[in-house]
Amino acid sequence: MTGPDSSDASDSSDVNDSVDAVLGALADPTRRALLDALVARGEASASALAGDLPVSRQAIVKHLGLLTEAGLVSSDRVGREVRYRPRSDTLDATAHWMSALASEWESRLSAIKRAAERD
Amino acid sequence: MTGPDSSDASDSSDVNDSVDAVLGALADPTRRALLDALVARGEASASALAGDLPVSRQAIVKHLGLLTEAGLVSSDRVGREVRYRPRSDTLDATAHWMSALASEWESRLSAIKRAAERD
DNA sequence: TTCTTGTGCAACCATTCAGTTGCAAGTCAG
DNA sequence: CTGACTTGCAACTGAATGGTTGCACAAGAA
Repeated sequence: MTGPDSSDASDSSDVNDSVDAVLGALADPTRRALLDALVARGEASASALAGDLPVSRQAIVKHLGLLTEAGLVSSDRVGREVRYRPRSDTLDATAHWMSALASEWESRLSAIKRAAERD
Repeated sequence: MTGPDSSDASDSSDVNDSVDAVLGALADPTRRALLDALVARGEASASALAGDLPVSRQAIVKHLGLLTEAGLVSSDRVGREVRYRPRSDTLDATAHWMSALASEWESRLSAIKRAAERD
């Protein structure tokens, strides 16, 4: 368990680590397509997802491993197959982080611009 | 100009391309640190930024090229030096995109779960 | 002009990474 | 038990990438 006790944006050690993984995972187009397929199905095995994308099952498994480590999907095994399921909360948390970062940029930049104009 | 006319989540050709570049740019820790340094300065040249990070100036230039292509920084040349400046709007647009994606996931997943429970 | 500083270009190296194939092992149905 | 199907592990290849060094060129300062 990653334990994403989201509260405010004061801590940057745990969050930054998670953000790193999420951004890295989301940066790959194949991985985004895979997530798309998984969201469309709601729940699916690696073999089933391999039928949706033009890559081998092993590639899918690797991507799912990365996505799991990033907290974007969760898996649990049913019988002989492993069901993967997307996690929207991690994506939501990352979206919040990015939005907060954008706000911080804006405030800092406007402050700098204001200081420059006063000079 | 990329023309990021953000409205809803129905278009996926222009936006997805921009998002791909932004996520790819933000995925690298060095690049994020570079952006951090640039935001702290508000405006800086590649050589100045090279003093902030433990990498060579050439690496900085490469990163700035990527960030420029992603729309996260803009540059304009002053005399013999090139001033780089962060663009908060692109980051903000990407944050919005990600937030919308998270919402879409949630709604689709809850719909699927509801359908499964009714069955 | 001469010196210094900053940029631009290019070659090069090492690592990471996406993707493949092959094979062993577990699990359900007949 | 036997056969069909799915996961898991490992080795390998090719391309992308982060980073370096070296050198040539432009622009301000002495």
